[in-house]
Amino acid sequence: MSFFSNEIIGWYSENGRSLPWRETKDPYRIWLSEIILQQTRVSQGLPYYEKFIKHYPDLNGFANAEETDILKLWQGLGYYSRARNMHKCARLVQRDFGGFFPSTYAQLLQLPGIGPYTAAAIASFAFEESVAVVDGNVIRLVSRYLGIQEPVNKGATLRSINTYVQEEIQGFKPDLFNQAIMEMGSQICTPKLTKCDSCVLAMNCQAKKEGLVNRIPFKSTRTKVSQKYFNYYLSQNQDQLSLVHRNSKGIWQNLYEFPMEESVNSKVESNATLIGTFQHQLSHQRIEAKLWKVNKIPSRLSQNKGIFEVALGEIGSAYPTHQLMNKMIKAWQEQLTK
DNA sequence: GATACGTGGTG
DNA sequence: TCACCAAGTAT
Repeated sequence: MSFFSNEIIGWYSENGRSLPWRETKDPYRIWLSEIILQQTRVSQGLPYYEKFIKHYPDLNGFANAEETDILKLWQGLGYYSRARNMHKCARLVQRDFGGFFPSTYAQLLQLPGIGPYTAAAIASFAFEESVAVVDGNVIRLVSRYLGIQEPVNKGATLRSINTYVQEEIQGFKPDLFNQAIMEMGSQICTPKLTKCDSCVLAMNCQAKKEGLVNRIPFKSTRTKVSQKYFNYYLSQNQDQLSLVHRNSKGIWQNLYEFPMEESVNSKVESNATLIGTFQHQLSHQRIEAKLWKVNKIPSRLSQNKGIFEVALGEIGSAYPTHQLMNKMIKAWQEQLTK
């Protein structure tokens, strides 16, 4: 009888939140929710989940859509490779599996955008395979419970956590166990303001015993953010705006934006009017963007051949754009109306 | 194994 | 203002 597993499942049965993807066994819906929730809070992802289900209630509709339509719905969520990989994945499942997701962890792991966590989530939630999920919640909760002081962003530490939960899940309903351990991590064993007072594991928690709850999980230093300078050029003829498709590797791949040129330092243009300067913070870059109003897009831009014209309304309805673009358009529109 | 990849919320 | 982080994956 495992204290750990019995306690978390007992707690979850009483305290688990009701969320739409917990009310279904449909692999498509579970897959959709799991991709959306990667590195994303429930409150941020929930509206997107509802939106996608409304537009694409099943895998076939999703697979038959164009990638740009998927990206348009995804707009604003970030980590856009998730949307691109989902589209690849949907078409692959449609083509190679007759529109039905494969049912095992090993097969799911082969699909685009599905890594160890998501494969375990779909296999356990949709198909009752006894494979434990290891996400940020699990890492935090288990490292505290066991008092692991080694960096959790190390392979060896991760493997020991995985070994522990894979043993604990044995003999329990895998979907229940996995939901329970993640819910405990997100609602009780939180990163800050940890709710140890209402934790059913507290009496056996090593971090609590040693007063290390606020020190664990320990992470070795992360990479620092780089500063970048983007210059965007806004050219308007009649109601038509110049736009380009980002084909390059790197951020915002396959999204649309105004013609742009990067500079080494903050730029000063002489033949353009500055509409505004915008700070955009990413996890790994800090971008200072300047939006310049010009009569004609400078011919020196490398992307020159890819420029096309489109009405503002069309951008809003059909062209996926990143949040910096949305920010710039909004500021420009507000200037025009005053 | 380290790094790139978004966005918005929190203390 | 700023560091940290939220149901990770690909390369």
